[in-house]
Amino acid sequence: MDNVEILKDVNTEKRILDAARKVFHIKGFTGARMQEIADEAKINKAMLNYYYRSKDKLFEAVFKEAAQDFFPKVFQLVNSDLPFFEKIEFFVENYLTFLQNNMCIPGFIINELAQNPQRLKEFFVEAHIKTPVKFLNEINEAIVRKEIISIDPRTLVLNILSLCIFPIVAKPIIETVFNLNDEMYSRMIEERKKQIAQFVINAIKIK
Amino acid sequence: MDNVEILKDVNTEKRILDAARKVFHIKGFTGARMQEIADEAKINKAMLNYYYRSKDKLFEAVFKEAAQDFFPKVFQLVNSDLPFFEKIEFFVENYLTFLQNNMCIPGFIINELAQNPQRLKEFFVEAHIKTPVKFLNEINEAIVRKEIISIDPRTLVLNILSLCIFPIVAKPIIETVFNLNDEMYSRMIEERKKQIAQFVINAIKIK
DNA sequence: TTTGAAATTAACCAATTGGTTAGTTAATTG
DNA sequence: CAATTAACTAACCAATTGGTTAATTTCAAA
Repeated sequence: MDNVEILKDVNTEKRILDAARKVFHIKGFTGARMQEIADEAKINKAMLNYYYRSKDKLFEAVFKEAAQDFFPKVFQLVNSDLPFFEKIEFFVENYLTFLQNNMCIPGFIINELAQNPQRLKEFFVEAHIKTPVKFLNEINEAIVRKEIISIDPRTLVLNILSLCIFPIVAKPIIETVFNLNDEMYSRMIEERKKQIAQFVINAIKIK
Repeated sequence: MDNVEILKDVNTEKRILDAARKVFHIKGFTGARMQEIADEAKINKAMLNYYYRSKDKLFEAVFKEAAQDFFPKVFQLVNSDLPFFEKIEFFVENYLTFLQNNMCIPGFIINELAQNPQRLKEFFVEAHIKTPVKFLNEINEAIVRKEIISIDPRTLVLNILSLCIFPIVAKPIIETVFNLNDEMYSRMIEERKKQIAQFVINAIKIK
């Protein structure tokens, strides 16, 4: 039994979702073609509608899955039981590792939300996702303890996320501006796992 | 002569470009429709091809214009003749103001480059844009003077850009996560003009 | 006023799009 | 084994897409 045969045996519904993920993540909703997804899955195009009814429904499945990866990961990491500065280090290290393995997801989500911002609010409601109040409180407590300077907790969270996510979504820009090839870019992201946490801690720590 | 008549008098080619900019910036290349651009410009669809030959050519014009705004602005601001820390403050303040007035551009450029990374390299060549060596050198000099900690100049530049640009492209995410309306979001961006520079300087300054 | 090029329009076209359908095969079950 | 259902396919379809074209209007120069 060769590789193709093995693939043929796999659950068709999953094969479609895998193919749809690949195509939608790269091309976005409007850029993706049902035929291309079918080709990628190596099945008849009618199967897409058979299992998912419509392009919209299939996209919805892919988007939810991506959002389910992207957002809960933040909250999960941020809820680790660690001292304040170690938590920042832990978060940056692990979120960046997650992003390294899911390079397309941030750009995909950002772009699709630009077309339909409402989508995220609906997702947050049905996935029971809320503002990370606990971590925001921990920041406030660190301020009270005079471990860190006075700063709007949301600003700090946004800064950390910016430093993690932007270099991922702006990969083509970074490679061009700084004249990096893919390997040099990867090494840079790898180094940022330590750098970003240090940068942030320097910015807020009271010595 | 009423308003519509005045608009009718305006150069058709410019009217088309204005409409194309509006539509492409929001919907992207694949999402934009020639008919929608024609409607927006209030002219016959055939005029688009009459003046710009094809959707690709029209898009090219819009993209170049956006890139021409987005990148040279960085280099222009970074070449201001100011002491090191003041330059960071000046840059953040002015680049964020530019982004406030061009909210769509970063997302537009990032998304289109994800589809076709090659495009930016070609643009950099023909627009004679190069790595901002002068500013990278100034960072190195500040390190030597022991004004700031030792840091890869490219890392510092990337961090500043991340802190400025990400909150713009991730507007829908931020509004949802932190439960902000448009007005609260705008106020937050306004406050970041001071915050970001201070955050960065704290992170690198040797006291 | 005539004339000829430029600007504009409505109608049209071929290709592509997402989606359907009628019919076939494979699997399940009673 | 028969029969019912589920999985699958090829062919097709209506709508939309970017783009063309032939005819008309506008307008400045001769």
